[in-house]
Amino acid sequence: MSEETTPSTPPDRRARLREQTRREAKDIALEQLARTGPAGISVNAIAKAMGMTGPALYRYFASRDELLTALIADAYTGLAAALTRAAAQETNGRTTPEGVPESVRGARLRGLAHGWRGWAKEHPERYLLIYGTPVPGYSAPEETRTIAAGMMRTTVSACEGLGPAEAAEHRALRAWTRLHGLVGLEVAGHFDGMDFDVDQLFSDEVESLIR
Amino acid sequence: MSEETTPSTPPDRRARLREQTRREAKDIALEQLARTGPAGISVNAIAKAMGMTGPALYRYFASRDELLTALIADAYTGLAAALTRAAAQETNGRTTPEGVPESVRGARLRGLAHGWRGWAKEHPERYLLIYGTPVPGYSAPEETRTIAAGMMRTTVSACEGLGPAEAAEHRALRAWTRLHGLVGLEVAGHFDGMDFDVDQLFSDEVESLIR
DNA sequence: TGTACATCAGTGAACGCGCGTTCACTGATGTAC
DNA sequence: TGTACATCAGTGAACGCGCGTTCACTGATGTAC
Repeated sequence: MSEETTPSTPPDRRARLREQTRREAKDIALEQLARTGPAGISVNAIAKAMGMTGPALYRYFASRDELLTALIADAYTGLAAALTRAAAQETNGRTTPEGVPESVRGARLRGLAHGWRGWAKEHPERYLLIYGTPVPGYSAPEETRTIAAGMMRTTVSACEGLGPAEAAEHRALRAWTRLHGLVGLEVAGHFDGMDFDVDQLFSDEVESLIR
Repeated sequence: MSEETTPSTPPDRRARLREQTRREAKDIALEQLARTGPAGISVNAIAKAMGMTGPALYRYFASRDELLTALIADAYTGLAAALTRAAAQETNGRTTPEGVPESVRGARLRGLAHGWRGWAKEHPERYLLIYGTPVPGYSAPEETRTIAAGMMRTTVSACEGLGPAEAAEHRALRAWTRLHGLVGLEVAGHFDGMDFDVDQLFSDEVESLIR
């Protein structure tokens, strides 16, 4: 997890190495995903990129499917973590267009929104793994459903106390669809070659959610 | 195109049959796409489903890539056509929530919006072919860029005269992202198992674009 | 500290499979006189 | 209308390839006494 806290009871050693190797494999899988698309994720190719032979990877993943599932689950936890973090620390020191200092109205939602977009742009393949074309046959392992629900709760709570008389749930749904609308198109490259200010459009959308 | 207008000069005959076969192949490819994902689109499998052998398809498509490109181009033209049609005939006889008769304010944009969602739900694979995870290596044939630009123009013109003092272009961009946000999530199945009224949310979003 | 045994990581050969694509071919359909 | 020739649609065999996965194996690492 972090530094060498204790030399740690030896039994963990191997487990830790295992986890490291799994991580490496998944990272390479993500690169492959970015370069060749979901179809191009191949056990043999990943192994080769790690400098080992194909069958070796079967010590770490039961099958190609398990690998893919792990990738998806990771993407969900990653995004969820980014959201809670972002919502918690708000938009660190930024100010609203009107000059009003943060941590007043909608600060948490603003933070969440920028966290969302930031994470998506940092990990486009991961984002598309969640919100792109669904891989047929993968009906989202229970785990992801749970995480997705958690993200929804985070969003709802970031929406609380915003509107008068309007349910936070409704606002949260709107936030979800509007954020994804912009971010999804951006990440998939649909804005490429169009000349308009994406940042500006995004800010406007975010403010539209608070107003 | 339509009925037996004339027995038509024989030279076309073959060309027409060819076009029919191409169509059939593409339709089957779309089914395969829906069932097994973009990776599952296989020349051999398509041919088999049509009752012929693999190599026969090479009379109709130079390669698997050309087939895929044709599929994408078709999707774009399909959506573009649906949009212009929908924007033109507005939302046929519907009334706004406030009971104001259509073909007044925002009727064309409302029409376009419902056309958008309608087409997407009717052809989810096609929609995801355009707006889902980009197939790496396919940097959108020039044709699609042109069609995309056309769709944008349709949207802009449906936005004209709506806001005071706000550029129609800006409104159109917002329409694009908001519509895709909702429709993209819906088509990818992210609303499954959540209980809220999608139609309602969509209507709200559409009205938000006009107001 | 040293030895004996169990656990694990990684190899290399092998499997069956479906893929995209080529090629030489047979038959049917259309064209020219 | 009949014959001779060109065009095209579709077949079947064959290619090389990379895939996921299994299996029996070697060698290193850790554990127990």
